[in-house]
Amino acid sequence: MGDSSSPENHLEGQGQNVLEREDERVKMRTTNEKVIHIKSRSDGLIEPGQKASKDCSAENHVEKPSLEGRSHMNLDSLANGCATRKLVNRDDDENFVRCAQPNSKIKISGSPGSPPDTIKVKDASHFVNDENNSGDNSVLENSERMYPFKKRKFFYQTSSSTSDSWSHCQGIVDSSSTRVNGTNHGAVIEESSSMADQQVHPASKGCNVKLSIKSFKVPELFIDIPETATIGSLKRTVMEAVTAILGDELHVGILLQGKKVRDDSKTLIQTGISQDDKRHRLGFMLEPRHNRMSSSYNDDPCFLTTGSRQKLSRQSNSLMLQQGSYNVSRERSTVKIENCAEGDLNGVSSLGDTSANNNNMSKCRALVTVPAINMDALAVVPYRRKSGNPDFGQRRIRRPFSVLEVEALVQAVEKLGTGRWRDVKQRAFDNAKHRTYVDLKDKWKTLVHTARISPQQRRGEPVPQELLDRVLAAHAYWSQQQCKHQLKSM
DNA sequence: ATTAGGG
DNA sequence: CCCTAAT
Repeated sequence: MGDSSSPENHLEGQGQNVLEREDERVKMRTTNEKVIHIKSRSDGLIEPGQKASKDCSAENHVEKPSLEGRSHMNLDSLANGCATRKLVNRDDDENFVRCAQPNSKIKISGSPGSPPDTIKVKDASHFVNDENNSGDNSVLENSERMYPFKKRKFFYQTSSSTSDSWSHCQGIVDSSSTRVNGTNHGAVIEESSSMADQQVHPASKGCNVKLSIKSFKVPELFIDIPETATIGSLKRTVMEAVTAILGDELHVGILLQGKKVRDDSKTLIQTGISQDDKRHRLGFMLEPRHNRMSSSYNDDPCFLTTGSRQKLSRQSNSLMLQQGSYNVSRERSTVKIENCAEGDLNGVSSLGDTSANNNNMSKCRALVTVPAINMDALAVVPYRRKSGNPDFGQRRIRRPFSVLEVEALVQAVEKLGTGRWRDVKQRAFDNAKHRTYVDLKDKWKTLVHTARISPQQRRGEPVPQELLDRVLAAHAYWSQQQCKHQLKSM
């Protein structure tokens, strides 16, 4: 029983043609995160200058555990030969949310040495890891952050740390944007660049136009809800409307001086987006993939601005951030939630019941009316629980395990086995609040699966084959143990 | 609260 | 990751 399988060889060449699906995945991520932001957002917003919630700590020591020479892993090596690795994580959950909070701003920009983290050093192996493996950056190269997808930056603000001279904030609703753009523009875009290159291919790598999208705003959101509805249901309805919009596969639309730029093959320079562009000329909008709307504004990015439009179906709605749409059309028993801020031309003045709230809300530009409404009036509503749960049961944001985390997990499991996730958690992820033992268990499950499939089929940041080998070995070993115990008890 | 698995 | 059933 002692000896496990034969020594594995380190297969080189990790499949890396994973980029294909990235696009798709990114979209999905967008959806989720969008929702999250909207929900959790407070008033502050991430400013471009916030450079990333870089983790300051970053004092990662990664020492090679003594288990390296595991050419023939056996019971002992599994159980004892490993030093303990512990992930010390200082941040807690909602990292993104934090970023959106005023205070965090200060914190984030703080000095790199301030983290109150505890760096636990144990024996020969230890390492610090902060949740979004920002620590990885300085240690491992194969982090998912390395993918050349700009998009990603929008989603993983925290990742654009180390080398980025600028960072994006996700498309969250911004509340202070108005100030920046005195006009009714919802988009706050800054661009600076040094263009000179005029290549024809969009993929050309010349000078870069740096764009910093401060926030995506949702001009209007129409909610149809009976006056007798409760605040709770309104809340939920808004949430559903929002998620319905965001939920569809979104794509980004580019607006230049109000006109939608359709030709995706044109280069920025060709399109007229260059260094000398004054901000505000460029706009972005998020829109459903399928514009199956009945009316004519289908094509017109400004449809939201046009007062002529009648009613928008949820799906037809586009979230855009350039045009400010300030309409006053409101139907009876229709609570119109205006998100445009100050510049609000309309007087979403009086409303039935929820009027009070709305007024307050009118201060918040952006669709984020949700949190506002969310105040205190929370009632039990007999609605179905779709996307907008009664409870804020938001799906947690995705947090891909970093290689460092995987290693920690593997090591813990090697020692503890696969049936003690609680202990594994405590042992290796005690400080990673966002990693629950269930998460670890799930991760192990996927790791085992990953280890079994061909490298080409793997996705995400490639996990070193060495680790995968250990996963299989440990899995095999502990599975065996489990069987034995079962047989014994029988 | 944990564990184990399916979704 | 989420959700659940069973501990």
